[in-house]
Amino acid sequence: MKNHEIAYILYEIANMLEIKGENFFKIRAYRNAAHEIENLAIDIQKLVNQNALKEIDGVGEAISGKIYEILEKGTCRYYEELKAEVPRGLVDMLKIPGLGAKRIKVIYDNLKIASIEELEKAANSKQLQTLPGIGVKTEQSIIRGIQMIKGRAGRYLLSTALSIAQDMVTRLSSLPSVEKAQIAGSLRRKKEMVGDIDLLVVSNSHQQVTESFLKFPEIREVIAKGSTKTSVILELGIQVDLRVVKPESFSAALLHFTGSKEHNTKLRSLALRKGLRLNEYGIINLDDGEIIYPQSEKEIYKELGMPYIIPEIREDTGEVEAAMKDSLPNSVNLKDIKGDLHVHSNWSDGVSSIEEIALYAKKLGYEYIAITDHSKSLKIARGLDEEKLKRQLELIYELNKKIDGIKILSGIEVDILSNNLLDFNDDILEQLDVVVASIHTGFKQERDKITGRIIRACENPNVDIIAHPTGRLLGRRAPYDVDMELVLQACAQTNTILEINSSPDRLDINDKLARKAKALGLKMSINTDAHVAERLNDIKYGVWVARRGWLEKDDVINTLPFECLLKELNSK
DNA sequence: GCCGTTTTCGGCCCGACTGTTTTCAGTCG
Repeated sequence: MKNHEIAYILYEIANMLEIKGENFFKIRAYRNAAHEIENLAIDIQKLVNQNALKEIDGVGEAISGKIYEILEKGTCRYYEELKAEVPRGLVDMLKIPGLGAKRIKVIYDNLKIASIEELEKAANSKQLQTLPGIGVKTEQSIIRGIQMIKGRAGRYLLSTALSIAQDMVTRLSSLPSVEKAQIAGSLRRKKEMVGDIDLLVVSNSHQQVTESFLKFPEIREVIAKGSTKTSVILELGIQVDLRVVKPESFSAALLHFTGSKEHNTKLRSLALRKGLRLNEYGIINLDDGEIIYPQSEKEIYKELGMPYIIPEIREDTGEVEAAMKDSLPNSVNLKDIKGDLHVHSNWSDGVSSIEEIALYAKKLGYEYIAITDHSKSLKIARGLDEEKLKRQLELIYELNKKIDGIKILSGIEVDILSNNLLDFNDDILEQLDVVVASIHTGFKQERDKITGRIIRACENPNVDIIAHPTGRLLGRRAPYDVDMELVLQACAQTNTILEINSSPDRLDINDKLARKAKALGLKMSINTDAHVAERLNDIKYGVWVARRGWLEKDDVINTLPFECLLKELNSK
């Protein structure tokens, strides 16, 4: 039983208790415990073996008992009893935006509606508006909510949301009544997919700002409009929340709207213990009622007794505790990156010539760049055969003599074939500076088979890096069925580097795996997999993944200067 | 249900907006 499976059961218990109308704090206790377990760095079974379950924050007598039971039997009695009592459909209904546990219960108690389908029918036939506390508008909002989850709209690539948000920030900033406009929310935390765009605006005249904002042509629908907060849906379907605050509240508001909710909650309970109330306007001293308007987020953290925490790790996965012990990671930065080790040229399916790529990399301030075109079996990408690769090596040799200020490394993205073998023999691979190995075929194979293919590749002494290890495409293709725990172990044993692929629709490995890999002492390489020179700029997405994964400069090999990098690559 | 550098009992983050209400509950982030 894995951590996330236990967390799931605890979340489900919380959901069912909520529908039953149980004590709010009891519900929260289950959610807290689930969140902690979900983000545990180690296998929960290990804690059980050490009899240390209760050392997990939020796990006490009752919940630890249930965890023991779940580990032993796969489930627990309390969970089964709740499932028998609360229809599954009611829990599903919690996913409908605008509809919560209280109203779900009213609907169920009065009309015995226990599925989203029945709910939609009842709403369309105007039955819901007859119930206490539900009127025409709520009924309409339930219909909209159901349509929204059916359309699966709601998650957007970071890159997509970021460009929309940046454009809006530019236009908001140019309004005369606006002092400052900034991106907040999960977008500022650089989550790989975001559900909405949070924008924070500093102004003394919120009404003017709101009026101008609502005239933006891409707005399809206004969901909420108050004196400080406006929510809209754009034509693209993405929701934008605009919050307007006065200048003195900017820093408190930025912290509040950057979140995450869990991070904020933890900070506020901490504040309370110090006799302070933290909200989006400032810090209030509960003794004398005096309000402090902090000048920066850093000042707020300082007030709470800890150093600044970067937005990327504000997820309540241990960052507050680490900050209080002054053991936060010294997070890797974009400027630490000295080269890119996975790039395609026009020799295979890329667009730019090797020279163009090298010059572009030089312009970015890189020390080195690796050319890693596809290997021969990947026909669709015009993969290189031995002969063509040999000619490419000669060209790279010539270009290195011709171009100053950047080193071009020879390389290949060698296919891990369906039959376990690599697409080139070792006598070819050992001639190259960088060998990146990856899977492009046989995605549907069974777990053991795919995992075995990757582990076999790790065991090859010529393979330096495993590229896009899980093969996922965000929002389009699930990862292939691979046991990443075993892959991480294999990398650790064979001194193989894992890639953090920076392509915005890959981000593979993700932040959580990166953090696990670091815990095992693995090295990672942040690469773009660019197919045109300009896309070398995508490296920032990979750096954000690394930062979210608590990585430091030393965890990332392409922060090394050229000579050290070569030594590292040759050390396997 | 959990927790304690005031506490083993009595707290538990905070505020905005909407809709259905005659003063507030539900939902959200």
